[in-house]
Amino acid sequence: MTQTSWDPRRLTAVAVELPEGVTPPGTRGRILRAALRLFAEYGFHGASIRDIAREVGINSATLYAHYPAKEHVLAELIRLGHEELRRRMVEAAGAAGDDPAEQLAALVRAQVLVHTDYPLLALVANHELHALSPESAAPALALREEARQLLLAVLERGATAGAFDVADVPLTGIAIGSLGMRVANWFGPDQPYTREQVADAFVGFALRLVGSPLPRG
Amino acid sequence: MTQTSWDPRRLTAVAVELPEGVTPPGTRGRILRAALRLFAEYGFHGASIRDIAREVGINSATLYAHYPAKEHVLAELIRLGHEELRRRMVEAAGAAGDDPAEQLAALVRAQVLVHTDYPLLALVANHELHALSPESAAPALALREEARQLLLAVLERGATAGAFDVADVPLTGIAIGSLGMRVANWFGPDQPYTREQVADAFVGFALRLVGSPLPRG
DNA sequence: GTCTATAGATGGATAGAC
DNA sequence: GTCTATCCATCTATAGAC
Repeated sequence: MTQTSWDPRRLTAVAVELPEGVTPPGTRGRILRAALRLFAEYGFHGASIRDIAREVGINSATLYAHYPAKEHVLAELIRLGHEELRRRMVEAAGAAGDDPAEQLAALVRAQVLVHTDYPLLALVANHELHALSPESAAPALALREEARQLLLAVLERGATAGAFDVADVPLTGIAIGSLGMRVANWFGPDQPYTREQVADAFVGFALRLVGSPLPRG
Repeated sequence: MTQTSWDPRRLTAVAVELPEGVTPPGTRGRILRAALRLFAEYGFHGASIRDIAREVGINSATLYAHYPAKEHVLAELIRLGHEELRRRMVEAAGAAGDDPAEQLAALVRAQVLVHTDYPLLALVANHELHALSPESAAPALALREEARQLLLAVLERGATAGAFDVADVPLTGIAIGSLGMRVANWFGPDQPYTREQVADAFVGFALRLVGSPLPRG
């Protein structure tokens, strides 16, 4: 059966990974990974300080030697997630050529692969942002806005150049963004697609959305 | 500025509405609406029994004369949301003709309009399902699966009939479903589109996704 | 940095009067 | 059905020893 049904619970069978290089070393990193898994499965308010500490194997009081408050742990996770998204999309935009279709493909591929590579982080970054104070959420929102502008700029360019047939640029941007964002909710080891297959398919979807003939036949 | 930026907090300026006919009368209905607003904004674990009671204007103990536990309030909301989705999609499928493109358009329009008409309910139904026990979540999941099968059946029919150019039916179904599902996250009074404009646009997106020539031009 | 112990607040839920 | 009062578990966070 080729089902790809929705899971009532959030993903659990997914490796708890954080982007390389940016993960803090030592106990701080272990706290971050434990919190990532628990926040993804139960939500910020559904996972307690004691739950996180138990998962790390330390006392709950020890956690406060690394983070001043529970909210700071969530804030760092959400910031990391958005930084990785922005980083990859900027990189993709820079590596792509001048063709709007090629640029759009690169951006969509980057967005999808961030969600397949770090589904738990994407879940938390997208679903638990409301648990942060406006000040704590601001950095992530700024990064998200940058990524959004990258996509909108490509859509605008392609539309004015005649490469795209787009009736409404902002709405098309929302649609393309929505496609990639939900990948984190269903991508995992229990479904038959590889990360590259999903990326290829979603690039094709995005190109069809903008009315662009497929570049590879 | 025609921005449609993302909101850090979940929607608040949206009328708290439940589908007609199915909403319980009296205090029970008021509890349901209060819980809907609070669960949508703060999440199930982020809103307390006392918060809900305060919003209704009753004592927190009174709530237990109407619901045996906090989880039952959430379970009823999520069930209502999924029932409305299933009801509208079945209705749309029945009213549409035999043409696969027409059927797909009807299903997508129905899905989008459920999310524009009851964005808070859709948010809670999609984001807080993990807070329910498997038994409490089962009815909603069954309804969701029915709605999903309606969409997949149309995609299959259109693909085999040659009306659609679809490389991967399940993945295309996920993509179309993702489009409509996220409408609840951004649709509201602070953006320039009407519900009909969004529905029309997303129907167009879906038809492009399946490689179908637009029926109206 | 890590622990034990605990403060102080808040959580879901119940007892019983009216 | 609604209230007051309360039980008891759990929560975030802190104090202070090692």
